[in-house]
Amino acid sequence: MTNKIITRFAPSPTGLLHIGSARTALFVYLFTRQNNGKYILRMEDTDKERSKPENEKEILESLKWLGLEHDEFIRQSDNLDYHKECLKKLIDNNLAYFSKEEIIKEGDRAEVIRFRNPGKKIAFKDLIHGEIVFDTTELGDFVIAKDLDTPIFHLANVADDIKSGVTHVIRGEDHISNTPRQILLFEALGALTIPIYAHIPLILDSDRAKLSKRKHGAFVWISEYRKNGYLPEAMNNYLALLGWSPQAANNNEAGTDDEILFMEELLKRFDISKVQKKSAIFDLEKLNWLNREYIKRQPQSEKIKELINRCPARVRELPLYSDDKLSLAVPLLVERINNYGELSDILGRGDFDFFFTTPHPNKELLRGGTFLRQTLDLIKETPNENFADPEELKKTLWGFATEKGRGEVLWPMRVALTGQAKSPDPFTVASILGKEETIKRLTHAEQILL
RNA sequence: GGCCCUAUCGUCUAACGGUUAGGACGCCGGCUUUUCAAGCCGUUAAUCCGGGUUCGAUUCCCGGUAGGGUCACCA
Repeated sequence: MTNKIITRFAPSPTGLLHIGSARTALFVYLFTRQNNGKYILRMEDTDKERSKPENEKEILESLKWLGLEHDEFIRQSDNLDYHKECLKKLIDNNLAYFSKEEIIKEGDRAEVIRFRNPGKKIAFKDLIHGEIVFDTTELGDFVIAKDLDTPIFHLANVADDIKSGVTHVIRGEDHISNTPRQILLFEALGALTIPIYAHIPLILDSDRAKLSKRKHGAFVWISEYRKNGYLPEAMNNYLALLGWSPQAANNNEAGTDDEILFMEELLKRFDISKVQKKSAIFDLEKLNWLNREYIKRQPQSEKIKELINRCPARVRELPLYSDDKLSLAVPLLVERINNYGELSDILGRGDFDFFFTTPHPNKELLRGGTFLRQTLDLIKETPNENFADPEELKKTLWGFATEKGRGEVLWPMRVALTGQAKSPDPFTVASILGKEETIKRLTHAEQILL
């Protein structure tokens, strides 16, 4: 016998990967890797009607995206023979029995298999909650299978854990009340050891209700964050912070106030026994903040790639569009977004069209443009190479602008270049546009004022 | 309703029984900036209530209240 730690994450392909489940998966992953254990991903697909292969695919993809790689993959349905064996054993030992039933709803069977509940007190230690005691008498003889070939949740779940030698069951708190009857089954099946439990609190919405699809749309599924251009690292980081804190020194020196923690750091600092007992409210603002921090830390080339991929066709068709020019605008765009999905919004809205098409600023917005002429002259005298760097460009005009009043000089210049009341600064814009286009636009603005 | 779990700023959270109750996000304010965004600095804000135990409770115990979970031939 080994004492290797074996864990499992057991999603059901009746739905996609919920944000709360993803956090559970993350905690399972962290705990297992910290202990050099084996992490089994088990698809709980015994509900044939509601399990969908496309859901399974999506769950797998989401987990992969998050980087939570498993060591072993099984489907609950692969263990059907073993489930049957367990059921027979229980029946042979008079620990379960076929029971005649009243048909209450559609799909009910006239006969099911019930567990003969010994009706006793069950106590178990939970890594997060401490000792929990239940009196199982009130549970009665619960159903464990529809027939020998159709086990349901409790039986299948316990049988699989026994078969895989699972040592630690880490799952959502909604399973806490399932635990006593599952322990009863472990005992009835003669399991050598019963796993150690850790029940992770739930994730709630701002109304303290369970994060539900009905109220929050697709934003309860991990795949949606992926689609919207959140980074998996940010997602993991945020999920880890929800219910656990790096401030809690797991022994003495692992504590830190720093909340931006890559997987490597999480692995070093995470401590499952320090996970909060209380359910946490999901806070998109903080996720957004973290995501921005992670975007900032990405290499420029990654940002450019995302940007080019997400640039709407309409923008690509603008007369002055080029991938190179879009790349130059990356820093400007990236500081305005929480996630890459917003990039398409910003570009789609036309906020940055001025880079790719000549604007026609209205007279009003140009505010008289008193110094446009002189600005234009200074621009014309500026050597081409100064346009490569906004700071250099700024030097050539700053003195003049300061002398005449910065607002007086710079506002009309910026409007001439962008046509907008709000935009990035004129030097950065001019630098991206280049000398020729800058001159063209300033000249154009002058004509408008005439 | 029964059973179970939980309770520190708006939110996420820290605090061997002794701290001016700390940090982060957001909010608000200021600085910087021609505008916007970003950046920098700062402010505001919490121990659910009532009893114990103790020299001393955020911390331990009990009760209340509130919130959540669960009571399927789903998982």
